[in-house]
Amino acid sequence: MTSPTLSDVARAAGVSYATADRVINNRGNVADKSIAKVREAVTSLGYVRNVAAANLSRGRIYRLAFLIPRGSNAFFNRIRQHIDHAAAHQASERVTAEVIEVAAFAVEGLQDSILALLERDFDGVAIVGLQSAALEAPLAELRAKGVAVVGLVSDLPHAARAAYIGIDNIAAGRTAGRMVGLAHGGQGGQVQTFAGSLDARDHAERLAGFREVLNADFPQVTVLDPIMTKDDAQVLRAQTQEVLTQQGLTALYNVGAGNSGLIAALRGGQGKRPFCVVHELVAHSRQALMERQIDLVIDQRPDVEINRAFTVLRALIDAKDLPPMPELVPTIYVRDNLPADALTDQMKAQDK
Amino acid sequence: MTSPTLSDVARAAGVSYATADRVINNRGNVADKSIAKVREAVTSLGYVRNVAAANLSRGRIYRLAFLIPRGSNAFFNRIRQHIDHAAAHQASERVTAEVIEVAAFAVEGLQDSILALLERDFDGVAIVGLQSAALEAPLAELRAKGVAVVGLVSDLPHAARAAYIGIDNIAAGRTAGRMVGLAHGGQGGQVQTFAGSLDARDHAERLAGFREVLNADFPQVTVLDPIMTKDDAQVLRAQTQEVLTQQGLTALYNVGAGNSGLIAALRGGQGKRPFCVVHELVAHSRQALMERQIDLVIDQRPDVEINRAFTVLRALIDAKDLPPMPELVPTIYVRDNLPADALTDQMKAQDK
DNA sequence: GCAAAAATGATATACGTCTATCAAAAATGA
DNA sequence: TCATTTTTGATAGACGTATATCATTTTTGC
Repeated sequence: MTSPTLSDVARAAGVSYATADRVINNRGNVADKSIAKVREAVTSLGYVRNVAAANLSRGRIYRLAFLIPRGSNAFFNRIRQHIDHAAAHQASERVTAEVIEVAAFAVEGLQDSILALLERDFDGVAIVGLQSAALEAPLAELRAKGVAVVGLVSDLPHAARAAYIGIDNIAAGRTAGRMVGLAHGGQGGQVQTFAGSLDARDHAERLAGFREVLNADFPQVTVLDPIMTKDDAQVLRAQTQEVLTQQGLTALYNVGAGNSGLIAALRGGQGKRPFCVVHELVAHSRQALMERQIDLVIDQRPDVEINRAFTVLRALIDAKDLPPMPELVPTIYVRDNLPADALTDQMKAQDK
Repeated sequence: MTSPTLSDVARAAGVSYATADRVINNRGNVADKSIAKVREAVTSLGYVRNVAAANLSRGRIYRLAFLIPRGSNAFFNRIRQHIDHAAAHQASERVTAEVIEVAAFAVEGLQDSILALLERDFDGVAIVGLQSAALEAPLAELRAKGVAVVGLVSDLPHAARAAYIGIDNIAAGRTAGRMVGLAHGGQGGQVQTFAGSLDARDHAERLAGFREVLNADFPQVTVLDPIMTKDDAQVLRAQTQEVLTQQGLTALYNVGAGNSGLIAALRGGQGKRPFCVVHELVAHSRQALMERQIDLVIDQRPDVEINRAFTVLRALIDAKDLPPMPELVPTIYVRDNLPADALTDQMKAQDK
């Protein structure tokens, strides 16, 4: 009934514990014949290393760092909350996670923060990245030190990280496009788009995906060039108000942040409003969905992303393969399939 | 740098290891004063029990069972795959999961299977349930033995289980309704619905949610009474073919299974087809989405559900609180936000 | 102030793996 | 065959917790 130990394996293979251990942890200096015998015993007994014992013995701890843009952006606040929450629950497995705030979207700031990591003893790092060659050298140094590096939400240069944990932003834009197209029910229309900046790769990708689908599958719907907002709620509010006076506008799509401004403008509007799609489910977008100021939220499920980041980093550090995890996919929320937790998160945040 | 042990706590609290242990594992017979001292030391040192060491010492193993309907239903095949996959990856944490197949949707069969569980030594059981009072007695016996019981995908009588792991089917129906409504773009229309049987609670709930939203928010869209299909692909195929000849039909919604028949009928059709929504992303619904025979799939993410089932059962067995987990929410798939894994699962299944 | 009860301390063993050490045996090469 | 190298065996301590035992100290009630 009880599972076999390495001693059982050694006995079954007819070798000493020491030899079995040499095989299991491939320490070398073992005859091929012995290796074969041990391997055989492992499979026939169904031996699986007890990681609890192994970690205990090794004294393994996982010191993780998360590099997250500074600022009061609702989305990254949510990310930070999830990191703390996940870390608290993994403390009993000797996992610590430190959130390090970096200047938002600035290559030099990020570069400095990465260099600063070299002075610290981290085992793994998740970075909200930028596509800049300037990051390659410091990241290479980090990895040379044996630190596991993954990109989070926004990718790093490919060669510089072991994995990217985030959604495919082209797919996210395509999804938004599909929904806007469908909502036209075969009729024509005009969509006003908004973006923070097209230098932001994710914004550009979303917009490209959005256009792709509408041009190909809903040619009767015109996509207007994006209004640039710098993700500033004030700008969005003003621009939305202006745009709402236009004739023939059937939909709005904001690929970036600053939605509270967009929502405020919509709340003030009268008559039939255009079909509205935004990104990221946070307190205000959730509320706007409930109150019918907007129709759809495309969310990247930061909670799932954070869980995944922890799991991937630990797997990288242990050099083992990945356990089953939910796929990361742009998630479509309407007012009818909202998760319960965002509400409670919100209430918790208010309590503090 | 290294985390404090219980010995450290004892020293800091000025008590012996034995007393600290008595407090931590509340074994009783400890003076309030000592309890306070230990608690204080715990918080001031930030002591967290090392579960690796604890589990090792306890020799804890988790013997889990999953009661899943027998048959070659694509959805439950997918569930079974995910269970095996998850179990394989948790073997190193002394978790074993056995899938026990039961007669599909038969109360007596399920009852017998639950009684059979009593003879076995399981620590936790996840059951694809039915709402029947006849299950209450055997489940009460199971729980009296100290077995953790959760409902999976389809709930058990409330008092008989510790948790339900599955989506809210009313929300799922509402979500489908919202999407169908949106797709009409303000125009009128008629939706033909299909259901396996209204005795199946999930089917009835989905249909009710669907109606709710369309009646309230899209009154210009008429919901036709459901055609009963027994979840049989043959029936669905025939009925769909017939229905497609009707004038004025703008949408189809199947709350149940048997979608391969529906898809086959649509594939044969010509001209503009109605807007089509089905449940559960499996090989054929995925393909139909790609090939544009259908527009939307509402999925309950069985992979997430299975992960959650494992986590919840382990937490129940350990009597500790739940770690962070993604919420279960009806997920909307269009052809643009499909996850990658369904494809690879499919290919893997073909390899075998 | 005394007996009984309650609380505490000291300590030992076990869980399964990792790591290291030293001696002994077997294989290899000339 | 002998010296050298390679492989094997035996064993012991450490990781942090759980659990148990027994002796000792402190508290309680009267």
